[in-house]
Amino acid sequence: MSFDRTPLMRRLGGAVPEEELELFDSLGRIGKKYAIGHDLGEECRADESIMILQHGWTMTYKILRGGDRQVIDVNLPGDVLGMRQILFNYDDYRIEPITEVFAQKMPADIILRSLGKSLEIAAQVMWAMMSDSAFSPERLVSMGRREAPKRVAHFLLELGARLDRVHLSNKNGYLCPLSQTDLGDILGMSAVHVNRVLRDLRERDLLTFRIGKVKFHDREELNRYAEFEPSYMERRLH
Amino acid sequence: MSFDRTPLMRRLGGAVPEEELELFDSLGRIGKKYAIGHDLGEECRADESIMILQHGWTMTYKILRGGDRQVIDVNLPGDVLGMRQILFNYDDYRIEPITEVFAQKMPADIILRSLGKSLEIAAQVMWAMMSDSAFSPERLVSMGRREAPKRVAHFLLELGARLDRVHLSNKNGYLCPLSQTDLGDILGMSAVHVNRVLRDLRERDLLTFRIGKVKFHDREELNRYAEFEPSYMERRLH
DNA sequence: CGGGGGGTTGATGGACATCAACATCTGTGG
DNA sequence: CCACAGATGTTGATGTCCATCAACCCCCCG
Repeated sequence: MSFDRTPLMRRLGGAVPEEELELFDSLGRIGKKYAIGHDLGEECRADESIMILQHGWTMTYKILRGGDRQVIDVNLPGDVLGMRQILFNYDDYRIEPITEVFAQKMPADIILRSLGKSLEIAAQVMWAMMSDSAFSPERLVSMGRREAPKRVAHFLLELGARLDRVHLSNKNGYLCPLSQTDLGDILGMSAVHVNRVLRDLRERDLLTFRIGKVKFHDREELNRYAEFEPSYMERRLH
Repeated sequence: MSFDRTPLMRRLGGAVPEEELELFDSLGRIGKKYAIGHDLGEECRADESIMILQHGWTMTYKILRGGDRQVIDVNLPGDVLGMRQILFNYDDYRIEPITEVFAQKMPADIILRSLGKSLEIAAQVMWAMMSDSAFSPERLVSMGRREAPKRVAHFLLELGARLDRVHLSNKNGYLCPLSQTDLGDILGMSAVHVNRVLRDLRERDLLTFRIGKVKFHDREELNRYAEFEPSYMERRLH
């Protein structure tokens, strides 16, 4: 895999015939910068297009009546954004950059048409879209049945695995722009408790979360502790 | 819409050209019965096929190390099952009938190929697959940021809306084979607390949940109380 | 008749939220 | 260059929502 490729290509790479990959990727080479505060979902909805994140992170979230925020999805380079906003009426969901972001936009019907181009591409695109974290049932398992420390550990491991697919992570950790407040709104807990849980995990020498940096001390032990089984993120079918 | 149609056709009906609908639906007319205890997901995984539920309900769930169960998804007539099992390595997820179930099975590549048949079908199939409840971000919102009574109310309203799409619900309620224990494992709470919450909702004259039957007393008030906004389940894009 | 699944209610405890005070660090404008 | 405000992080005290444990109910079915 050469490195002038976009993150999406790095994710799709491998099984797809070379020309088709090039074709598909070339559809939206032209990208644009977006600043913190801009709602990417609104833009997708407005002109029925999707976006492919090239650089930077975004979060998809909803604000409840009482002011609480729930993050649905953390979007990483290579992720496909906006498909939900186009297919459904999610008016009150925002997709907002955490850092400055670079993304390419393309009309939704190009994606939908490309599904017909080849069976392989169809499977790949479906896979890319479904594998975004909101679609990961493990989030539901965590929220429903894992206590806070395991929930945090599991999520950070999952993020690591997702970043790994686009070569933005290594075995010891990764750069992570999330605040403790963000973490709380992702995992359904208060920022204060996130803080205590992180201290706990640090003192038990499992992982360190600090100023945009996640560091794993004992990954094996961590996997066991959080019941993290990375295999569920891998592709089957060919 | 005529009534000799399958639930999936009732969901897809409307925008799709008639011949294409017939063609698509005829692909898997042959169905089969499945009893409680049978793992449909295992069967899908084994021969790389998906299933379309025609009659009865199933649940997709995972058992954790400590024995806790988390239900990922309640599957209703018209839902597409098994796509996740085929695309990913979800070994430890089971799809099990709640009642006796009738489902049609079809090879996954027929579905994937059908995506190319027409833009409309592609959009429809994507929509059908993504709109299964595990893909509904509102579940995450509930688990993360709604207290138990609203969580229960919201879920039961959502179920009603989903059943409505296949004409299995009316304004006052619907038949529902779930136990209180199931409800707890769906929403991440103990069966005991589910019981108390249901009593509370009943005494406040909002809804009644009893022996396989859900009855709404004041749907408007309930929508407001649970912050349920049914529009997010509707299709956009044509 | 006995056993098992589901439901109901009370008592107790724990995990986590909330409130509050304070420390750091950042960028911004005077 | 300093002052200041705002975002983020840290820690303690207090309270509450909900889990857990336990006893008992009904009903169905073998």
